[in-house]
Amino acid sequence: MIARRIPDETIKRLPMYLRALTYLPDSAQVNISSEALARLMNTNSAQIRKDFSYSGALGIRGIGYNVEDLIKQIRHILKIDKPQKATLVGAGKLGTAISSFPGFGVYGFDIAAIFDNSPKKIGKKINGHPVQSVSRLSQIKTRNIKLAIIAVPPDAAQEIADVLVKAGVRGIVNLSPCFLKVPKKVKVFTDDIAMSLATLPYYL
Amino acid sequence: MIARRIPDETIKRLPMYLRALTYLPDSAQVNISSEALARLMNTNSAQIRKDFSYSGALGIRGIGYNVEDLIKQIRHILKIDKPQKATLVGAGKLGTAISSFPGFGVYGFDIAAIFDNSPKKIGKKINGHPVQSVSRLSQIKTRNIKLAIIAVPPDAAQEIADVLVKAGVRGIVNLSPCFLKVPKKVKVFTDDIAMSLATLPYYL
DNA sequence: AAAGGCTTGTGAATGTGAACACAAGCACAT
DNA sequence: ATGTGCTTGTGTTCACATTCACAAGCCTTT
Repeated sequence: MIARRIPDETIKRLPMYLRALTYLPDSAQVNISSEALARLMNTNSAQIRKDFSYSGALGIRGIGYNVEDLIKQIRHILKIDKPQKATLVGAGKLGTAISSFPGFGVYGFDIAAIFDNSPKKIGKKINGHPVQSVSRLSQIKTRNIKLAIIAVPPDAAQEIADVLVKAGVRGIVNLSPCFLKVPKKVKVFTDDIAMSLATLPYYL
Repeated sequence: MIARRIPDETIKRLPMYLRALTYLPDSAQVNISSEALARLMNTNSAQIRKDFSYSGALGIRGIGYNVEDLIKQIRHILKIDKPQKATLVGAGKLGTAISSFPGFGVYGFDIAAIFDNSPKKIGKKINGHPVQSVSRLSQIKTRNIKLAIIAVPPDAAQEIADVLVKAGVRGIVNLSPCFLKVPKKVKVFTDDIAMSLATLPYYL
């Protein structure tokens, strides 16, 4: 519970710990050592201990960490201990794939609204959520949605981002291969699959 | 052309530079200064100059960098100056979305084969490529495919990775939310969209 | 041919994160 | 109670990355 500043790199790893702990091979396991967790995640135990130490002393020497406590603590730090509403903009192939992504549950996310600009898609349901016209995007302001996923073509992404910001969105995952201009208070993660692929040949 | 060791962080950024330079607002632009490029990419010019300096002196003082030369040089360093063949495993929603992704062209990638295990999908074509049975995955060895994208459910991912490695694949982009065990010589990037989203609430 | 105005390239300084290695501490067995 | 064995927590060291700031250098103009 000590309020030390947690390094950005640690924050990036917390969701990974959460995932690993949630899907432990032995689901009945009560405790886990940093060493065992490291083996599961292909990391080293020192890093894990350092990362966990930022949130206070959670482990028990000689035993390890209590899995349940650890999960709770990580969720708390990431502020995902309460369900988070997010909106998805773009119901194309990628958007549809995203909306049915099983991973969101682990992190307590709830895709609360889906938008698209294609008349063909508006009104249809995708994974239980009705697709609405982007012209109605600003309504999310009244619904207190702070997170958004942008899955539209690159030339439309900036326009969408502007509307989202105006509607009070504070965090954006941008799946479009482009750079978004947003105010400093808004956090953007751009996630371009082609880009990961592009670095691989260098290491061959 | 000086063969200095290039930092990993710089390598990660090179594809971004490539993207920015390829889609420059003014497509007729011959030269660009580090300052102008920084504004486009929301970075700072010092970093750009440092990054470019690792590949030798490319710029002209007082003028900036020649866009065309820069693109060539970055492609050369990343070893994507010749088209790279890649295979996609998993023709579900995400796989289908990926295969039609426009971004790959910029980096000279060619999705040379698609595999899936669903009888419904095998034989059908996705974006011009026939979907083949995963049982035939090992054939990629004879086709000299060194890169792969894994877009299958998490419980099948490790198995696929094993086959890929055995078939000579050396670089993998893993879109499945799981940790893959591979030999050291194989490079894996795991790209979990939910994970980017999970770090956002912390910064709200 | 010299001056002026930009922009690069890069040492040096600073900041940040990873790895090491071991003392401290807990649980369990005796 | 005491000892043993295992694992945490962390001070320290080392490695890597970013930022600063300015001399060096090229082009254009006069």
